[in-house]
This record gives sequence, C-alpha cells and structure tokens, in this order.
Amino acid sequence: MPVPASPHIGAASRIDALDARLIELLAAEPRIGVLECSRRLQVARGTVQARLDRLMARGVIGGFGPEVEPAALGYPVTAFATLEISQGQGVDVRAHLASVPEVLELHTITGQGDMLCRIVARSNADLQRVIDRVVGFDGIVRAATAIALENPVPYRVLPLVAQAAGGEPPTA
Amino acid sequence: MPVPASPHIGAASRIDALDARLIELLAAEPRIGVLECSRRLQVARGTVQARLDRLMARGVIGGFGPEVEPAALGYPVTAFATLEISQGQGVDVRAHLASVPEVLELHTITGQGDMLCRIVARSNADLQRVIDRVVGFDGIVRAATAIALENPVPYRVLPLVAQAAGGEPPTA
DNA sequence: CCAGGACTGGGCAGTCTGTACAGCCGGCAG
DNA sequence: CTGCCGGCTGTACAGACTGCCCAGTCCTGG
Repeated sequence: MPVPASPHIGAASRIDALDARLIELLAAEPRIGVLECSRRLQVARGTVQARLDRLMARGVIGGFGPEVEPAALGYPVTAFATLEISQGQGVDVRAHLASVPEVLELHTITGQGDMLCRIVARSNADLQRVIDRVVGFDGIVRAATAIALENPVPYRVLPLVAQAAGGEPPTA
Repeated sequence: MPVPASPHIGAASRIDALDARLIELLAAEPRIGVLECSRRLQVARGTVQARLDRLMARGVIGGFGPEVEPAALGYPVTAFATLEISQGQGVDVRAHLASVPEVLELHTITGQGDMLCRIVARSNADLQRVIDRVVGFDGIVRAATAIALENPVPYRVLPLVAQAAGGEPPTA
C-alpha cells in the first residue's frame, strides 16, 4: 500500500503509538484529567500535557465539545437527502440549507446528485415538514430522501486512530 | 458493538433555555469548568452541576470525547457509499463493514439501496483500495460511491439545541 | 395550605492545573 | 567524535477547581 505523497494540509501529520493511546484513553474516559492520563499511560504528566497540546495545535484533536444526541432532544428520525441543484444556484442553496436547524450536515458530492445532507425530525410525519422546508427553495431541482432505519456503526474514529498509529485496531 | 448503552431515550425530553445556554457555552469553550460556567450563566455552581448531571443522565449529552479530525490523521478524502445487500446477509455484512477502520459510520436505509456508509481514505487512489475492501464481501450485490467534495455545513447540533429549547437559532 | 423540587450562597478538604527547572538521553550536524 | 537540540522525566509551588454537604428561599401542584 504505497501511499503517494499527500500534497494537502498537514497530511504529513503522523501520530505515534503514544498519541494513539492517549486519544483512545480520552475517548474512553473523557472526564479524567491530564494527571490521571499520565498515570495510566505510565509517562510523566508534562509529556501528556505536551502531547495533548501538540495534537490540538496540529488539529488532530479539534476539541472536547459536548456530544449532543439529537434523539434525546426529541429528534429521533434521521434521514439522508440527495439534492440536485440547478446550475449556478449552489451558493444560495447552501445558505438556505444552513439556515435550517434540522440540517445537521451538508456535503457537495460527485455522482448523480449535487449535494447530500443529513437531516433529523421529530417523527416521520415531521420529516415531511422538514423536507418541504429543505426543498422549498428555488434552485433545488429534485430531492431523493432515504430514512435511516438503524445505525449498526455509530460514528467512530478510534479504529482509524489505531491504524494511523501503525497498530492494529485497539483492543478490538 | 453497535449502539452503545442508550438510556431509554424518552423522546419527551425537553430542555429549557438554561440547558440550551449551558450546552452552547460548553460547545463554545469546552475547557472551562463548572465554576466558570456558573459565573458566565449567572447562576449558582450547584445549579450548573445539577443541570449537567441531568443532561448526561437523560442522554442529551453523551459525553465529552475528543473530536478527532480524520483529515489531520492523513485521511482527507471522504465518500459515501450506498450498498445493496443480498437477502439475509445483513448481519454478516455489518460485521464485515464494522471491521474496516475506514468505515466511520453505517446506516441501514430505506429507498433503493440497503445501507449507507461514510468512508474515508488517504487519497482518491487510496479510496479505491478502501472501496475494494468494503465491497469485497459476499452479500454485497452492488455499491454506488459518491465522493464528498466540499463540506459547506460541518456536522452541527447547536441550531437544533436552540430550537429544542424553544428559542430561535443562537447566532440569529 | 403543605410538600416536593429547584436554586442560592457558603464552607471544607482533597486534588488537579499551569508553569518552571534541572537532569538525562538519543539523534543529527559539523 | 563532539556538541547541540528536542523530547521525556521528576519534582515543586501557588492558585483554582471539584465533589459534597447544608440551611434558607421561592414556586408549583396536589
């Protein structure tokens, strides 16, 4: 698996085993502090502190924001909508979608369809309302919606971290 | 496995304005502690502590894990693959996909296609490798992949929090 | 009208954080 | 070979925060 030189952003960012263990530890128990980490990882506190600072500075770790669960907020229905945009309307459509709270994420994509967005709703019935609001905008030619039924693999990054560190998946 | 311990998500969960302000504050500045929150929100420390405990107990806030950026780990390419599964192979396919580090998320969906997964790769060329690995499994009949070009709206939940709290979106 | 729940304001002991410093070690350059 | 440099280790100290407890007040529902 020859990885061609990646010309982009700090793609060079390579994390080592300690970085990976630190990330895994923090992911497993976010509430513990630097001191506790240093004890569990068997390294000096200053080291953990320095590693953490570096990881954040490099952007590997973006932050420690609270993970809010839409379902617990009353939005248990998730759906993915593929949108087709009429030429030149891209900018306006983005702004429109960004203004809809139920649109949690938006990507422009290749393939048939120009954008893919993740939306949530209070119920299947409510989803209709959300979709109407989403597509009720000039510039959106067509929309195909797929409701998410189950989520066998919730968003995760740890396996990737383990791989990036050169090791096998964590304790899996 | 799938879906971590999900407290009985009583969809009834309603959060009030203070909860919303707290979540927004924590999202904006994750590093501050309970005491600092209480100062900024102009309430007693105990109140903030109680609110936080309740939000976490109800599952509204899942945790404060580190937000790892795949791009910074050397995986700048994101793609969405729609998979078609042959009858009765669901379970095996899930297990297979779960074993691929580059598969960050997997949903079963309605519509044409049975599953939708988010995958990342080191480069477009590498994406081919990942896709091969993903679809190289009996039970996957067909796969359609769309590469994510841009991400006009990165995953967000704050607008939803604001709305759930009964207010208008924060910023405006 | 009373009880239960929620918020306030204070206090205490224990622990962690931010920061600094000196010593040690392995790698790189001269 | 030698010197320099970056990274890790221990240790130390002052300041700040957390977890926990309590009494008092206010508001709402039964």
